[in-house]
Amino acid sequence: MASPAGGARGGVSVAQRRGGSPLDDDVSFLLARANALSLAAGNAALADYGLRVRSYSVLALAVGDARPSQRELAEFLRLDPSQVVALVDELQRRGLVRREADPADRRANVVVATTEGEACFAEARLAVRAAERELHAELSDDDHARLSELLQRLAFPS
Amino acid sequence: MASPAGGARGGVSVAQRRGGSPLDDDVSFLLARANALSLAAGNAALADYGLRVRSYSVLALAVGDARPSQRELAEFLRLDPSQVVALVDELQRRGLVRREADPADRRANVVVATTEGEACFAEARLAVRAAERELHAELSDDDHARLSELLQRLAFPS
DNA sequence: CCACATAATTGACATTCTCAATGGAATCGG
DNA sequence: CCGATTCCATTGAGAATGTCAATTATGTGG
Repeated sequence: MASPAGGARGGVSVAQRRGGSPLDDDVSFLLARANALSLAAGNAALADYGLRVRSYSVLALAVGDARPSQRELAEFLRLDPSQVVALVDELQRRGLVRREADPADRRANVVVATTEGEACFAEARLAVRAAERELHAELSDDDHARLSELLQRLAFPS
Repeated sequence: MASPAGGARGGVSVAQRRGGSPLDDDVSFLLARANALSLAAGNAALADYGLRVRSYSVLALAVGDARPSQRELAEFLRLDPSQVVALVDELQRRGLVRREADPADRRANVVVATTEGEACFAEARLAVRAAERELHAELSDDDHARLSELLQRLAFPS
């Protein structure tokens, strides 16, 4: 696959001869491509646990003491509230999270992981971390930290 | 909208109290969120030109002398070949690109921008760049260059 | 109490992702 | 040259995701 048939140019790929392509240093494009790779790897790693990146993210936030409402989950994960309904429905159906009425606001549901959900997440997390390490093998620890810091500023503009 | 009612905790958002959340320093998650923001801004900026980030990317690669085949476009943009068919169909219908038979491989179509396509891209590009600058206002030029370099390594692993 | 904003939910619809199958063309091994 | 295999573009189907409007119950401010 590294050397396609596509003869005329002697197997030189677009990526290699993208000299004047306007997408070259386009952060948006690089973001999209890196995200696509990351998403694919993540979903593959999570398949064994019956999770996808989406449901894993919800579960991750339900673990711990943040006790997010569905609206907060939607905002944090950049999802439409209606998508959160479906994700929580599914996780709840599987017994991994439960909805608790927010005592301070009876409109809101707080999403909390069950004991089983915490256990599932702990396992899944290992798989995700391993996949991520492999995907980021090119980056040193320093690079990784720098990237994380820069992305944080992009992902959570003040 | 910036200050939700969400009462009990005094307007403290999940993002602010995500102390122990396992997604905190998760590059994959940050990548997804930053990409979602970037995608939304890009599509908004391109709406005036009847383009979306997807079609804009294809057009960008069709401009210039790379002369990519559809398969190469798919690989570069991380799309399924069947998606490229639809994207090129649409751009071709609007007269922005054309398919040319690759003289070296009669199976392959090379996608090239028309004069009109080049003009449309030139305008659209300005809008995209402006939106991107605004979105990345938090980053200095150095930060931007560093981020670009790091993402390049993630997006195009060797 | 009233007018208005908000949280979760439902439903509809468009876009995107992923996969399998097909026809025409190239490549490789004999 | 021939057959087997691989590859490109295309079609079609089904799942996942994104976006939007409307509804119900609840909170907030006047």
